[in-house]
Amino acid sequence: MYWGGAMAGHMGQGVLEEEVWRKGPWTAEEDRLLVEYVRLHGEGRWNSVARLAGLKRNGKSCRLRWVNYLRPDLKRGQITPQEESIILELHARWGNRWSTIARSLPGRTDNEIKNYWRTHFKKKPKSPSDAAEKAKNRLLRKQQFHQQQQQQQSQKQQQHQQQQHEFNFDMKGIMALLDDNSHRAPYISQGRQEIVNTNSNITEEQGYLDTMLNCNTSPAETTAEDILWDGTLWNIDDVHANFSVASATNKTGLYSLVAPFC
DNA sequence: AAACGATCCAACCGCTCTTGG
DNA sequence: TCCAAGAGCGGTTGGATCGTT
Repeated sequence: MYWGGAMAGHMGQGVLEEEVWRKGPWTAEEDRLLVEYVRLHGEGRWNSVARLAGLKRNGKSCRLRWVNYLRPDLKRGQITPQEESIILELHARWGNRWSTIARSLPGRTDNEIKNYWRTHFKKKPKSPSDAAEKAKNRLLRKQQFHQQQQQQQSQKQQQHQQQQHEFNFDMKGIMALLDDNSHRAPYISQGRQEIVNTNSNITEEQGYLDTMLNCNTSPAETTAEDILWDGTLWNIDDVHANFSVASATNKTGLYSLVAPFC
């Protein structure tokens, strides 16, 4: 085995030497070693992977590299409007539970979603007009991007429609997930960092959907989300105003889904 | 063309949770 | 039951790139 020497050098118990782990950007060779190892032995036991593959990287670094970058099932490219809608909705539901959100977006990593959220929704805009303007511009750019893609893939139009269908199906699945007690999590409000009593008269689902729509919700339940949503582009009124320029998929994603609950 | 700010994204850090002995 | 190691998660950082002025 080519890693035998490295293995022997590390197998002794105790601290023979202070491990000096490599840090910083991964090289192509390191990637190759990691991919090769996982291909042969599978995921897991990351501290061993680091040693057995002959990498001077600690286990955490190896796992992170694999999960966020090397995994073959990763989906590359821009977050789609559909995915954005899902992220928004699930974040409203679960807060910063990125890994949980990521499970509803196959091929996307928690890190990716987290970065996307921080970039687009975390910061408070300087003013509401700025926010509206930026939202409009961003959505326009996105729309243009997707129009280009659709033109390039005109022959795949049917497939696109299939994707729309699948998206709607996904959303049904998500809503089903929300109904599933086994997946319930405490309703964590970012602003207050407190857990709302799940035994309150208003169910979590109702609270979630009400928050989504800014309707039929008492101030007590909306405070945290108001802080969050009022500070971003995604106050539902803004959504209504700005989505006149947004893609139809976004509209269906948000409105067709939640309208029946209002 | 240069400066500056915004955005993107890979990677690290510290903490918590899980699991096995 | 306790403890240590491994694994996973969320927060944060810093460099690269892009867009605007």
